[in-house]
Amino acid sequence: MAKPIQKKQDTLFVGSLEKGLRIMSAFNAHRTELGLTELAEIVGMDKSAAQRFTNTLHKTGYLEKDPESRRFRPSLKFLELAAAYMWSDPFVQLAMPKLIDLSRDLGERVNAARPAGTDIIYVIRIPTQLTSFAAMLIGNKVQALSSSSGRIILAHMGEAERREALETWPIDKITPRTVTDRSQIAREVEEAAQQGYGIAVNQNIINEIGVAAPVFDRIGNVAGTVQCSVSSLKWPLERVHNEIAPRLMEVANSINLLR
Amino acid sequence: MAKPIQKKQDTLFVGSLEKGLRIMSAFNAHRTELGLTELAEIVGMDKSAAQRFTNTLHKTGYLEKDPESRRFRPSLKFLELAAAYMWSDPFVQLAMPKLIDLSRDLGERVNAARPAGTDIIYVIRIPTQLTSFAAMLIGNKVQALSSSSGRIILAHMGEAERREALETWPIDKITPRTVTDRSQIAREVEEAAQQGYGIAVNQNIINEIGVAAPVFDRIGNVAGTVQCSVSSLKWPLERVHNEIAPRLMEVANSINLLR
DNA sequence: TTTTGTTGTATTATTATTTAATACTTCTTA
DNA sequence: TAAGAAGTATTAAATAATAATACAACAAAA
Repeated sequence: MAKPIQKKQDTLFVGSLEKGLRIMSAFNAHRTELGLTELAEIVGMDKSAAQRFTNTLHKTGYLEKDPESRRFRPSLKFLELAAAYMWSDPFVQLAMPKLIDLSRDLGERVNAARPAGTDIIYVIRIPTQLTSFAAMLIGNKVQALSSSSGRIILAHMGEAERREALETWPIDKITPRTVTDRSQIAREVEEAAQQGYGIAVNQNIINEIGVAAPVFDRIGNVAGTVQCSVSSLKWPLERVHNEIAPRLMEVANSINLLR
Repeated sequence: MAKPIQKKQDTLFVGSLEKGLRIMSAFNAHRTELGLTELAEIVGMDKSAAQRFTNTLHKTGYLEKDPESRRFRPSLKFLELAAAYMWSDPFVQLAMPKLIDLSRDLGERVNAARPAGTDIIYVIRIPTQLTSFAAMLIGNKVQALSSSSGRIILAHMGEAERREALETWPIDKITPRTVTDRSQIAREVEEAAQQGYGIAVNQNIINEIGVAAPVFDRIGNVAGTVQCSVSSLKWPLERVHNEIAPRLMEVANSINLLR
């Protein structure tokens, strides 16, 4: 406790910045508003440190502070950073107009996602139907193994990498129907590989079917996915395969990431 | 140059964090990818400093680095921060489902925005039609005086504050039709005050009409707006007033920010 | 109301961490 | 092929961050 576990023997590493970022990323779906002591515990700092970093983030406008409760929450500057990301991502730029068209054609929720470690992160969402708030959020993470996008991403990995992922990546049970049997998921991925698109039924929301087609970068990796989420009450699986999947593939293929 | 202009005689202020944030916010619509030297110039640091901060941001995963060009760009972590903001903002949570419904009813682009200094920032976008990329972006800023949202926000300010805003807030000419005459904008704001909603025609995109209705917080300030953007080629101004504005007001009024 | 505990704020001596100068390497382009 | 620009690595110096502690404000309980 007295000694830091291991020094970052890197003179180019600014520890203070990393700690500040840790404070920022302490906020999430379940931690929307945090007090000083609470925050200190979460990020593993003493109160003094948390105090200095929250103070700095507040002064610079990244954290709002409720004068009553003296608790902190993210400010709109968090969103400005998101816009900066969007401008920098060619996949987002290319996919956006095509997804809007697709959404109009299908009348269903259409999304784009990108791989991020063991998760996928949604980068575009075109909500047309009411669903959970999480399902409308840009920047939302979902575990890869339980999502249509994740499954088609795995399907295009190298053999070793895929095995590794199938064996070690996390699978939390999100709905009662979330598949946690890894060999079952392996079969789903295999099927995705053959079909050319991924499917996930009841994995994150019950009565929801997700379909995802891959977009490749110039070296043949899956750079992202074009995805559609529909209600299984409205869409029998048959029709999803016949009507939605081909459209998604078409759109995905039309997105060429030159660089 | 040798001496910093004024020291931050605040022992609770962590300068290193602030500098790191400056690097992050150097990225925007026009600066999507930056090299070390370039970045150093933009944020006003020497190369050494920029080197240490970019290195830290890279190691912590906030900046991607192209191994070829050695240039930096924002990573998906920027988007995760956005999701954290969304969860923390009750206005977003309440408005989201209502805007989706509204979007389906109108079949037009519906948005929500929040005031941010002399700008407004879009926090929700439901794109249904193709437009400029910027008009689909969450986190995008628009100068208040040229937007329907900004105008209805001004309309509900105190007298002194409004005058100040009308006299000093920036007005860049975005389109050839952007109104830069401040007394003209004052009239638009006056009209917004009487109607209960703001209008902006051709201000940010030509052939675009924006309409915005206010959502109030518990102390009567405009916490945000519910907004709709339509093509003036499709919607005569008359119909915007008669058909869209009332629907927006209705939705805005149904959003009650308890806290 | 008083007491007790919890959370947030302010101050300061100590020193670890950041800093900026400089030299080195790699890449670009003329 | 050479010159210039951009990125990388190293280091000595001291600034700026640290963490301990005391103080204040608030909330809950007696």
